[in-house]
Amino acid sequence: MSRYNFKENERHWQAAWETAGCFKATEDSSRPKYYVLEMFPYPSGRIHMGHVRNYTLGDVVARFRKAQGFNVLHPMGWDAFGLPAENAAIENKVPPAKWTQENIATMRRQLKSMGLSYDWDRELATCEPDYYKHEQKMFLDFLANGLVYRKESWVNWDPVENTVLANEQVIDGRGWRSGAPVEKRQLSQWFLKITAFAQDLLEGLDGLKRWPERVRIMQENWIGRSEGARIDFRIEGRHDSLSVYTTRPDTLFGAAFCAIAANHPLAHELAADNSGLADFVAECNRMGTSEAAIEAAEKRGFNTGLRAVHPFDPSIDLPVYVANFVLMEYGSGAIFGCPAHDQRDLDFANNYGLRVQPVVAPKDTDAKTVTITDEAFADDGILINSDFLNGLSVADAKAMMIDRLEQMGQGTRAVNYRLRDWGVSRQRYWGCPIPIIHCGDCGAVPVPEDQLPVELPEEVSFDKPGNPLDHHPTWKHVDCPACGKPARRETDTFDTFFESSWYFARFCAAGADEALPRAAVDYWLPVDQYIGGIEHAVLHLLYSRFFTRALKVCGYVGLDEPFAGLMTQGMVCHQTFRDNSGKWMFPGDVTIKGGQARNAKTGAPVTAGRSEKMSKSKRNVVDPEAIIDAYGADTARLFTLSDSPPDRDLEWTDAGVDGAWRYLNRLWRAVSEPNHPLGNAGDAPPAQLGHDANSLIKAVHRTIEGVTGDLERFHFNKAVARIRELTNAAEALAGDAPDCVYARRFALEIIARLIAPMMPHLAEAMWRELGNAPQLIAETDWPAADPAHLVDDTVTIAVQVNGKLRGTIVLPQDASKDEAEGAALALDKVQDILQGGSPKKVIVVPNRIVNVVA
RNA sequence: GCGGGCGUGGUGAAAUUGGUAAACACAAGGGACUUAAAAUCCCUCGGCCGUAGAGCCUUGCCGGUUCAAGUCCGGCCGCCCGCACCA
Repeated sequence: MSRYNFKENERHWQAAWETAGCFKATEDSSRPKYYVLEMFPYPSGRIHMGHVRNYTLGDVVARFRKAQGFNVLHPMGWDAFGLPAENAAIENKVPPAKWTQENIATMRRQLKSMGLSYDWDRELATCEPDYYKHEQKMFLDFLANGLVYRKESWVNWDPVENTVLANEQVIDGRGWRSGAPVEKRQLSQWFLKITAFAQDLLEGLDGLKRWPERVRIMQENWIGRSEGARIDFRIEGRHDSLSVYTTRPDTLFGAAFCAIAANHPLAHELAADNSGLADFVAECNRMGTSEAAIEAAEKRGFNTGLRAVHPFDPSIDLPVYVANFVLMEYGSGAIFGCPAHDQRDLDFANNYGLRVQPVVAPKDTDAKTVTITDEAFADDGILINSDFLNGLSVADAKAMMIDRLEQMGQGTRAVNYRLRDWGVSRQRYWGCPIPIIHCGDCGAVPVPEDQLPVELPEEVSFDKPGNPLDHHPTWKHVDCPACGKPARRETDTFDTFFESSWYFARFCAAGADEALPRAAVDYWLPVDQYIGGIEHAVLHLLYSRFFTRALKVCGYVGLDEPFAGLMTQGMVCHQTFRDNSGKWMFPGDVTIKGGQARNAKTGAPVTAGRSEKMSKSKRNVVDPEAIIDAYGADTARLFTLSDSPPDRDLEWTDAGVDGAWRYLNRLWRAVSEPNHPLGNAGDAPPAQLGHDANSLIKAVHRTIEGVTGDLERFHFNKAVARIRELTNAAEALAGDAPDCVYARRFALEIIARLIAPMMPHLAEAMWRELGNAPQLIAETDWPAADPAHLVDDTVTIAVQVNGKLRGTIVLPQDASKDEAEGAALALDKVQDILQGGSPKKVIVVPNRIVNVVA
């Protein structure tokens, strides 16, 4: 009994595909195109199981679509800028560029060992000037088109990474990578006007039918559209007015105060002459933004002494506070507080003894009895104590209030978004330089096009903390392109999400002189199927949608939505182990015998914990290269596909890998050492087919049909199950008669072709063993099911009595209702239950079920 | 708090529009082959009723609709994820 030699086969077939140029993509308007893309990796050093899963999923789609006749584009590249390279430089004294290039070389080799069907000619790395020079130009085009601005603003500062973070990169008040609590700092930053597309980005989600609903909802929430009103309050003794945003203009008669954010311009103005207020503002800025800090923080305010004038009832006293719970970044940074109908306002009012006047009564409640104590009433109801609004519903009252305010010129209908502009400046070295020169006279001057790219200097020092570009002795000193006087280069670099916001478009013509040649981009885009982790639901995926729109404005592309289809894959998990000192242990250092986990070397007992996402910190990782060395790429690929649906978490187990390995060898033996003869390639079908051979052939066609549907819907685990089922059926067919020989060969050839997207090397080996060399499966069309074989002559029908299964009957396909009823009633069991009586009712669903109601 | 998802054997999971629950595997147990082991092959494998049957129960829990509910509706319970002082 021989084992499949995966090492030799995988090397051989990878070379064969390369020689044949199977995966080279070229534009061809005569064929439908299909662009499959997996989120490109950061070259961190080595691939992990998450990569293996991601790229296997993409490869199945790519190979399947290619076999179906699509002109497939399936590229791979490197998201190569980022902080880890700088950290490596600091720790190991390796230049970031060298570190990155070495990692890319390792990971490229690892990916190639997986047998992925990439067009490697299109490989790109975002840290190459040939790549980032184009985005410097894009940035300048955005600037020229009013999509970029520079602003001094309060920003999220990550004290560990020593850089600014975008709002999307702050998770629960902490840096998305460092995990350090984010601080507020005031800095001059470049912003991309993503908010200009807020409504368009929101509406565009409706068209993304092949995106997971979950992701669409997350983006919808992130954009956070709300409808309400902007209301201007006159302030006693001042000429300017205070503009507030509210979603509840209906509650205006219940107003008890106005409050502004600590960073509101009015607060700064007043704080200049008021040290108490200045202290309060400073305290607010120190306050943490994490969930815990917010929950612990009391609703506090500082009474400015100003009075706002109620637009309809001057007798309502509205003191103006600076309050710690009002955000400058949302709405206008100012609110009116209605304590009866907003919990925060109520907490605040209770702290400061402000009036609590209910203006909305719950339906079916006597208006006189409505009292508010500790819990604000925020639901729908009927307006009370509100002059011209009394008796209206909340919705009607909102509309009427806004109409009245507009008539008076004291307010307008307003839509507000939670989304804020994307700050792209990062105070780091290993990123794309922002192509701007700061001149004392001319301000921020774009680097002239003929001086692009602004390349990163290679000789930099990481001895000092902070940005090496800023410390560089010469790099930043240049003359102003406008006036020629000494000036200073921008030393910030782009957020690395800038690079990943357009790489998918660059793949259409990687290496071209032009950034995005329109013919190629128009042919290949949008990406038909994008595959990656859910963690980018509102990061990369939102930025890319915006970026594509901005590129369209500048004439680079002709479409809005870059990704027509999206699949988000689940995590790869593994059991965790700790030794008796509580230290995490690698699975490879643990053996399990008789249910007891032990240290493989010392034999000391080990505590087995729950399964969690593979992570270096918990050491519950399995190195893909070790698996590929021991079992081959096909086994690893099959295992990641066969146990769980792609969007669910995958539990990595040694037993599961063994199972995949056993199946692979079983298939190999089925063609290399068959128990029964298999005939020769191209043998004509026998004139007569016996029953067994015929039913195997039918099963083959059913499997083709089923697997094709499964792959189209990404039900890869089901596709594998079906192919295994067919394998079982093929092996069960004994007999050396010509019809059996023919049916077995037919089944095995189809199995090889159906399994090829999952286990491409084995499939080629089987195909050759079956005598089909030199043809490659990679260049063979997807098998088609013959509809004539999909219907059976007979069908098994379930027979129920009162909804409980009592037996089955076998009838000709499409037998009449009467036939089915007669056959069902004739069953002994049915007769026993009826005991000679006649049924009350018989329901017949043709070809499916008969239910006898006794 | 708001939004979304999930709950099926010992485990991962299947179950087109409501129509034979548990396909396909993993693990476990038993057997064959073997001097032995590995590999391979075969059998059993949701639960209960002592053996047994036209048996009963079973898709988180309770109820409803229906000839028929894992699937639809209402109400609970539990777990997971996203957002969160967003006015």
